[in-house]
Amino acid sequence: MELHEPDLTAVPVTSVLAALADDVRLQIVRTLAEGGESACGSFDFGVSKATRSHHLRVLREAGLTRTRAAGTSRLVRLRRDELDRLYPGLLDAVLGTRTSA
Amino acid sequence: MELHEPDLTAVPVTSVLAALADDVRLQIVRTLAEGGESACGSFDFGVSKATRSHHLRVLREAGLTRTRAAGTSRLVRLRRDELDRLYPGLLDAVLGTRTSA
DNA sequence: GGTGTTGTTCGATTATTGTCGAACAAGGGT
DNA sequence: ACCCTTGTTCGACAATAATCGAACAACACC
Repeated sequence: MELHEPDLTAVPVTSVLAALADDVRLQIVRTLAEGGESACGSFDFGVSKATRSHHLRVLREAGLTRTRAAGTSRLVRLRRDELDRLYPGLLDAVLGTRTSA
Repeated sequence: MELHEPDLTAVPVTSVLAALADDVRLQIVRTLAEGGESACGSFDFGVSKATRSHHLRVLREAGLTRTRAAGTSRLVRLRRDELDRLYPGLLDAVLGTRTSA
């Protein structure tokens, strides 16, 4: 299985923003920012596992997360350092906000 | 004509991000950030005026811009202060990047 | 080998969004 | 009054994207 984790500098800004511009994905990112590495299954935000898998793929392909296998699970983590380096202040600005206002 | 310029705190973060997650709109925002108040017609990024009008509406309704009439033109400006107050670092992070990499 | 758990992939469906031309509205000249 | 410029609005259409269930793959464990 190829993980397709792009070089962040090769991802258009608009793709990064689009990846963040969705409620489910933003909640995933929020969870990762607070809780660190988490299993895919731990993100239960009222969508099916197919949909969840889809959102995790969008995040990964936008360069926001990295994924590694761990037994039958997969652990996902935020690429915080890289993101902060390339877009300083972005994550802080986006995450420092209430869930949906 | 009602301008529909919402209170920024009433706009979901995802809507702000979605408004920025488009090439044409990002170019408009970039232009406004550098050039200050500009007429709608000055944004010629290869789309029809109908499309341009649409994008300016999206930006306005996401709370990113304000518009005022000036004769037959309309002048648009970034709501920079408010944006920087509510999402400190967001605009800097997003705009401090090459056009599309 | 069989069973259960965890994810991914494959259509299919639906909703959203970008795009355009054409029609319309509001102003400013002359 | 007439015309030109500047924008907006109205369908319509095409492209994207979100969502789901079902089928599949990989692994662990008994």
